[in-house]
Amino acid sequence: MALRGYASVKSGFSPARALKLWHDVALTRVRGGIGDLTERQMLILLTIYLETPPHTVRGLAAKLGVTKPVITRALDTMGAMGLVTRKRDPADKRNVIIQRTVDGALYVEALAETIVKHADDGRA
Amino acid sequence: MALRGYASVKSGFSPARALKLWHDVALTRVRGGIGDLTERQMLILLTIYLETPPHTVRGLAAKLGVTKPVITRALDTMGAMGLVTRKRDPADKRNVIIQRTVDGALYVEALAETIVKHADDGRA
DNA sequence: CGTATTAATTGCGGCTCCGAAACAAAGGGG
DNA sequence: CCCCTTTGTTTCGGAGCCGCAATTAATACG
Repeated sequence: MALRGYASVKSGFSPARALKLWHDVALTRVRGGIGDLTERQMLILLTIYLETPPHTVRGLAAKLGVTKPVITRALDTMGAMGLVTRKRDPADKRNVIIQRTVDGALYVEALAETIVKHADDGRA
Repeated sequence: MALRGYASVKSGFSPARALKLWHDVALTRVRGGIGDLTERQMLILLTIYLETPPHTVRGLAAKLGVTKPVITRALDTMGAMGLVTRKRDPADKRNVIIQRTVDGALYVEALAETIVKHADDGRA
């Protein structure tokens, strides 16, 4: 089979191609000076934009396995960048609801495009 | 045909799946406490392990679009982690040759496995 | 009511990173 | 041999993130 067990299994994604994808996307982001977000912050942002609302500080902290201050400060930073917004829950004013923004959606969409584009590279 | 333009084109990689992949990998790394490397550092490490040697500080800085101190410091950090090694070029002692290590190879390999594993998730 | 519990934020000390510039070491040319 | 260029490192000042612990605000409950 000469395929070494990859490329024909499920995803057609060999380790070598996976690493090249990671490298290419990182290169695009670093060269573009878009690398402002920590891996944690990126994780938080993606969770907000991928999973179904509502999102709270407590919920995100538990789901991602980090402490609450990490979430709070990440929201500060990303809020200043315009990527997310905070709102107090009217029902229970202790809770903070994290909301998406247009700029945040654009940011996430741009990341997705970068990934897809490089995932196609070197493909037939 | 009902595939919405994706999934059958080149990579079978829709934007949604690309984002989920990024999210899942980041989650694995953050939860595992392996998120020690900056995006820049990760880029440097992958370049060292993917592109053909020899690698120099100057070469990496030019290729990745960052300043030389960034490379020097990243090598300090990753050197302390045992992921790379430095050696002076015997031919031209101004140059520093960056070399791979067993631990570095294992680290990169583990990342590749994580990516491939999550790329397969949700796949048929 | 008054106290305990829960949610989120903030203060503090420590660590790392960054960019620009200064610095040391090595090579090349006249 | 001296000077200029190249390579990499270090210094300096500034900024950000982290974890832990204390704090503020709101709710639940006896």
